[in-house]
Amino acid sequence: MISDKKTSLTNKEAFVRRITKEILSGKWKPGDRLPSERELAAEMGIGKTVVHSGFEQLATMGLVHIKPKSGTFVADYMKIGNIETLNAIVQLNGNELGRDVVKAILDLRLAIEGEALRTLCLCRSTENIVHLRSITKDIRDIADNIGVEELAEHFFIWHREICILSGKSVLTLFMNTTHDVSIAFWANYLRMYGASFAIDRLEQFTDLIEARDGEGAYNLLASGIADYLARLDSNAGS
Amino acid sequence: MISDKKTSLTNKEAFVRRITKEILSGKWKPGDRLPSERELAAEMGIGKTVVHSGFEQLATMGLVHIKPKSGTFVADYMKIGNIETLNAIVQLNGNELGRDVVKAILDLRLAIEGEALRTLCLCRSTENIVHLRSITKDIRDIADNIGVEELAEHFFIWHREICILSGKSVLTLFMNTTHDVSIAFWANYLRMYGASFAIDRLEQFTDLIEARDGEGAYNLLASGIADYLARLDSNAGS
DNA sequence: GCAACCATCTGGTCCGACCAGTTCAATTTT
DNA sequence: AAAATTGAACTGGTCGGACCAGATGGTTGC
Repeated sequence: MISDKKTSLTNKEAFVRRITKEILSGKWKPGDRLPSERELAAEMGIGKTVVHSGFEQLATMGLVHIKPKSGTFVADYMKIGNIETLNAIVQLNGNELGRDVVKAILDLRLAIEGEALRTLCLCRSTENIVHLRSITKDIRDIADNIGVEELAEHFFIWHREICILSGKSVLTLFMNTTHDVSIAFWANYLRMYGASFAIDRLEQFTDLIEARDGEGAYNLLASGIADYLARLDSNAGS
Repeated sequence: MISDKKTSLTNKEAFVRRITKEILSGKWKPGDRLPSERELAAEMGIGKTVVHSGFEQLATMGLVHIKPKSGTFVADYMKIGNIETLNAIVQLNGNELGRDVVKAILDLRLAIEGEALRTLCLCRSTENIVHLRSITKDIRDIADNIGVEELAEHFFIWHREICILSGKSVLTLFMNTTHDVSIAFWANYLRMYGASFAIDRLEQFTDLIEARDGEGAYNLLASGIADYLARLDSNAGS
């Protein structure tokens, strides 16, 4: 479920990756007009249909803006883009996440999960607590025997469980769309803090939810995020 | 900016609308296997490429799941879909929003804007307050002379401004992706409460931000949403 | 100097052919 | 009779070339 290695790229995938890389690397800047579909198709030796389909995909990611009968332009993706843009950045850069991207992910987690925590604290049942303690124990049992990427997947699932239990399905929806980006974050986090520390925090969250302390749970999340960002900045300065 | 009337549909648009309608109406249920691309193409008298492109679009909306070389299946869109799914529902149903969709939008607004309000209360400048009062006055000045749809656009922009001023750009990103869905909501809200009441609330928000009362601003948002949902339910029962 | 014009370029749509992986029933082997 | 093998008939994925209509920008005619 985790590995999704692509050994051979299709022409369309190759095209999308190339343009994405060129835009994010700064070769093309927001407002620039990209070469025409025919031009790019001829240059890469592929069909115009493929280029067109690729541009459509880039447009849904918010990286480009298609102006019919006129041209395709690089969008101001940091302003008008959506979460797909973040996913694209992560998929391209792998584990080398820029500070801005990490900050964006954490801002989002605080908003979505913070609200989920507040809601869950208001409506949590005894079964919810038992369930959370159970999956936390599962993670602790296997933490030493699996890789950091797989462990990151479990942390993602744990936090998504908070959204599911809160009953606000739209929060879960959003968590799903941040999957790729979240995995990359958790992998970084686990490498920095270690698995034991991270799992302890899961138990602290559960305690606060059991005590129906919404503010406390929110503050634990917020302070953890602030601490992580501070460490990131101090490491960058070293 | 608001009107986006399509007088003539392309084959692809017609196909996407048809399948979307059939899925949301319940003709196809999650897990069902849809007819093959060739079958649908022949039935509608269009090219297979068009059907394929349409399925790709439906897949990005989270409505279907494409299993290569095997078939296209209806996705459990309420669980694995994303915000595009909500937009699709709104575009199909127009102003006739189901209760579940409205609830989802409001859950989302509370999470995103609630966080933006808290953040803004911590970092607001005097200029921010002046700016908010200025655009609020602008809305009040023109409220009586424009239609409810256009007014809804202004309310959307006002609330997006909260995200922008908070400095957390990812929240603005998410607000952008909810544009269509938000406009539909505000139009409903304004018809229910009237413009005057809604604009008064904008001023109350500004007062609380000026007082750096993050909890108060959050509670104003939350109570407003709860009240709206309660009115919605009581109307449904009449 | 200005307005009308038109060749050219753009993205949008569409088709029919081909590719490669999946599926499953008929066939062969054990 | 049961299990393994095969292979034909599907599936979605790719592709290039054709055509459309709107945008563009230089040229022509006034």
